[in-house]
Amino acid sequence: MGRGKIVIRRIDDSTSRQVTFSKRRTGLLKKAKELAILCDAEVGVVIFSSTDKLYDFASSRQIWEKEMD
Amino acid sequence: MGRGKIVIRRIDDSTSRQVTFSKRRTGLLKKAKELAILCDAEVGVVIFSSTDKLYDFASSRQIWEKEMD
DNA sequence: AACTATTTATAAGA
DNA sequence: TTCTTATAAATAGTT
Repeated sequence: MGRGKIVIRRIDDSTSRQVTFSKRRTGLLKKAKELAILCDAEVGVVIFSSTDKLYDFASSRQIWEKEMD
Repeated sequence: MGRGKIVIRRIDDSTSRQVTFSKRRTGLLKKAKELAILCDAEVGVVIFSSTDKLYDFASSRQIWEKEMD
């Protein structure tokens, strides 16, 4: 979805990879939230950047907490 | 992204909700995989339908296994 | 960080 | 319910 079609393989250029990561990470988390709301589903997403920075989304903590007693 | 614009709120009609769930679930998992490949990131997604059926994606089991010893 | 041309996802419809 | 298609949305390349 852009000026040109791309092949899904690791982006070699570090700067481009970081820019794409930022854009697509935002998009993925947005879509996760939309799926949860629209379809009344439980959705969890965890993303670690290549530098191990964490980004996540959970539609409900209940997913995890229900395993505890 | 379709014939009409929609508002992000729970879809009341059960049949429509199921159809949308199927389409968007597929889309979300595809984008999770693409993000992992393009940006060399670790990505995990878990989705429970409203009937508790599980769908998931993980770019690497290492995410979880590295917590074990 | 903004902008758009273009691709991609998908809401409706068949 | 699988396939089609018009349109919304995401985003690749650019500035």
